[in-house]
Amino acid sequence: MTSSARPLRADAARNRELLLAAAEEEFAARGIDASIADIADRAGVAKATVFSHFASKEELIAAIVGGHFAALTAVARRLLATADPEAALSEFLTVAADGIKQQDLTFLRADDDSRVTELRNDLHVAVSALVDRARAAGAIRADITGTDVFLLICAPVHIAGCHPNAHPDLWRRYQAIIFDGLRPSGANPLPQPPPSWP
Amino acid sequence: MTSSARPLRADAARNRELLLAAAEEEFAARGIDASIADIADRAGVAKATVFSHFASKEELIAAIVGGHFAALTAVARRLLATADPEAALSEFLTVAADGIKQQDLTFLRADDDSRVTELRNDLHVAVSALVDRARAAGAIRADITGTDVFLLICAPVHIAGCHPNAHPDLWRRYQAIIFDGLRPSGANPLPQPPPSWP
DNA sequence: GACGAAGATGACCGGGCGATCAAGTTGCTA
DNA sequence: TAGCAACTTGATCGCCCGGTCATCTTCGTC
Repeated sequence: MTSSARPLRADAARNRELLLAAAEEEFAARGIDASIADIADRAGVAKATVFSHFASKEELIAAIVGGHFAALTAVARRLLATADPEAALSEFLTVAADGIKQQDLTFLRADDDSRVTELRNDLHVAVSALVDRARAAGAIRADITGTDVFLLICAPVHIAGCHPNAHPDLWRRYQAIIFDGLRPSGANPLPQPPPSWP
Repeated sequence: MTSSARPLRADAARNRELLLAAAEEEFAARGIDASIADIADRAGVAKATVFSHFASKEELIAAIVGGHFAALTAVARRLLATADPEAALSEFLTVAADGIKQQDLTFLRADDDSRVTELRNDLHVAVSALVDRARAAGAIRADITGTDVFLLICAPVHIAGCHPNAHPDLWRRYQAIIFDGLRPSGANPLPQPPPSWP
């Protein structure tokens, strides 16, 4: 991801990937409070190794979140080149939700100033383009902005997560409901103006 | 709330209310990880006093969450007696979101078996009644259940919370969008069946 | 106003956490 | 294959948290 100046040694590069994967799984399972010790155990390395790759826990989280942002941005840009604007937006929201299903990690911790903010802004731009195109095609109502959709990305997963015994695909139901709310047909005026960004 | 056998001493009752209020504020400000020490400080009592009123942190949280559930249930029941079914449902969602604006505390920690589960089920029943009436009146689409709306309660606040500099009333915008998605006009078939409860 | 019980308090404990560091090990290069 | 830098590691630190307890204070009652 980050093409740093010096190439990483072979074992170090392998451990770094192992750590990122383990951290992703552990954060998905235990939430943001997953301990560095557990992550190191899962990766099969010592705890101190984690801190030799990431200066702090926050930096580790930033690396994961940044990766998510970058991956989603790539998806959005690819979909921008497809034919059907409505299908493209719908597909993006589906891919995003499916990827985020693990944890809301993605959005909550993005407020600390860093490279992550830039990656988040990149995603915001890409999503806005997708939304502008869908709006121009009449697929979504006129008063919906890219920022609106950006904020709505993780809503379906969160909603389904409120259910104590949710089916793994329940979020698709709420995504469909929200998407219906975004469509022009039967749209009522909104009580609040669209949010600015950021 | 809990009409226990022995009446509380005057100072104890006052401290209990002080503690509940302080805990609510502290949890709202710092999230579920707010410390007992900070709560005690805010209430102006010693840390040990907290544990003389609530056996554990979980029990304190349960008391707060239970209070929210009970209050919302009362609101739902009252609205069930009003004239307009659509306005009643809309009003309920507004009141609920406005009250929850502080923290999602309400739903996340309700899975531990206790009296809270019962209060949550009471709320579920009351909301379902409100939804059934709105559906019968044609205000919402036929494939939406009480459980759906129950899960959707805290969505608007969560969505607005993803914005780094959100206007305090931004959640109203997303509530309106979601409510439009619940309306019969322009409804598309849902990809997933409604969830059972619980 | 005196007395007993209900309650409040500060000191304290055990544990888990993020983070550090000197010492040991391993991969790369010449 | 020798040597060095890059990397890993176990031990350890300081901190904060939830929770406990003996002791002291305060409320309610006669």
